[in-house]
This record gives sequence, structure tokens and C-alpha cells, in this order.
Amino acid sequence: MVRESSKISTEFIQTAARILKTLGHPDRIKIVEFLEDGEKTVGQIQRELNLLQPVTSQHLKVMYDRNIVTFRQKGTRYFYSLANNFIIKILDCMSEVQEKLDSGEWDFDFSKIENQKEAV
Amino acid sequence: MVRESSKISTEFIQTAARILKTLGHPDRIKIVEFLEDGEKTVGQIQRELNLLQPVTSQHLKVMYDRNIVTFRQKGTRYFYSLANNFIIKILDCMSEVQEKLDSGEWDFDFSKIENQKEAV
DNA sequence: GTATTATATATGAAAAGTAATATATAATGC
DNA sequence: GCATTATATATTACTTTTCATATATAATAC
Repeated sequence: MVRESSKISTEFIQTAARILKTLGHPDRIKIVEFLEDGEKTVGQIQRELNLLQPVTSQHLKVMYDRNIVTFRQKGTRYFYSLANNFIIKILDCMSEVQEKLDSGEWDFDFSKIENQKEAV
Repeated sequence: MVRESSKISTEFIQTAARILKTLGHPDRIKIVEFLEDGEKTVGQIQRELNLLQPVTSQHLKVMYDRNIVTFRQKGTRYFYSLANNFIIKILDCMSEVQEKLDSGEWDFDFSKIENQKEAV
């Protein structure tokens, strides 16, 4: 459970950075969390998150291009699902952190980073 | 170890997105990984990653603003260190995934997402 | 006090990401 | 075939990020 300081490979760092960056959007986190429940159509996702259809498709396309989600097509429906275990790991990680925060075991100064104007 | 599907709160999603996005840069992942070893000065980080000094400071400033790193000043030296446990969790997560990939237990199509031109 | 070292800040250009509007495509129901 | 439904793609304006160059600041060594 505790990290052994085995260096992360350069190759994996590239990939990980790409994935973390892509998941660094609230709606995309919500989408993958929703998909953890099982495959969903674009319409289901759109309604669940209250997004515009093209925006939903755009997020899914970006995530498909980066190997975060995959899909199967059935008629006019596209059923999207999570493409790999890394994503599930990240979701697990977020859940664990949320629990620690909820239980008060960890503290986190949300105010410090939210709704903050970008720098550099 | 297996995720209980307790919804992640909207508030935390905002924060998590911010953090994931910020860590979504190869050099920044390398920096936090280096910091896991203990606090480091800007110069140490710069030399370790072979970056320009202002670029190093810029990365550190962005991460400071988003509560990923913190620092103490001693003379002209700034000693940076990790600011919270969430970051360590993410590093753990990446290590675990790397191990699974190395061991062949998991497979991941790196080619699919690397050096790829952006889409929308 | 002058030079040097360590680091921060300012600025600007180029690249990437975001979100909206409009349009295309393709399957389905009638 | 025609309308409808589900989704993708194109385009564009806007915002943010990234990286480099230049400069400022402040402590230290001499």
C-alpha cells in the first residue's frame, strides 16, 4: 500500500500525463464515474450530466482518442464504456481521498484552489 | 480496495479536476515524484529534470497556487515539498499501474495516445 | 558596496483546450 | 420515401496553457 520508490518510466509518464490532463475536467470525471456503472449511450450521458449533445460527443471523442473510453455501436446508438483499468484506479483513488476527507482523517483547503483565476 | 460506488461530491470533483489537470504534464509529474523523496530546492529540481530555471519556477508556482506543493524559504533557497496526501495517493496509483503493466498483468496500448495530434 | 548566486516575476507568442452553433449521417418507424 | 431520432463532425470564438526571453529581487561572499 505504501509506495515503493520505484521510478515511474518516462514512457509511462508521458501516457499518464496525457490521461490525467484529459481527466482534468469536471464533466469528464463525471462521465467516467457514470461509466463505471456500466456502458451508457451518448444520450444517457448527456441527460445525466445535463450537457449539450455535441459537447458530450466531443468529450467522448477526446477520451476515445486518448484510450480512456471505448464504444460499440448498435444501430444509431453508441454505447460507451471505460477502456482500461488505469481509469478505474484513478476513480478508486479519488473515492479513497474523498472518504479520508469526509471522515476528517485528512484535511484539504478547498478554498485555496477553487474558482481561482489562472496564473501563468 | 475495490471501489464502493459512493458518489464523489461535486465539490470534490471540482478540486480533483483542477489537480489532475495540473498534474497532467510530464515535467510536473516528474517534479512531484522527485519531491516524494523529500523537500528540494528549485535548483535541485531544475538540474534533476534539466529544465530552464524560469520554467521550473513557473511549474512550482502553478502547483503552489493549486495546493499541490508548498515551500519554506531559507536565505535565497526555496525548499519545495508536497502539500497534501492526495498527491501521494496519485503517485501510488501511477506506481501500481506501472507495476501491473510491467508484470504483464495489464495491457495498455501506448501507441494509441502518444505523440498524437489533438482533436477538439 | 560589488559581484555572485538563487529564485521570482513580467511579458509575449504559439499551442492547446473549451463550448457553442450549425450541419451531416445513418438508422428507424411510419 | 419521409420524418424522426441518435450521434458525429465542422467551424469558430474564446480562454487557458506552455515555454522562452528578459528582468527584478534579495541574500551572500568577498
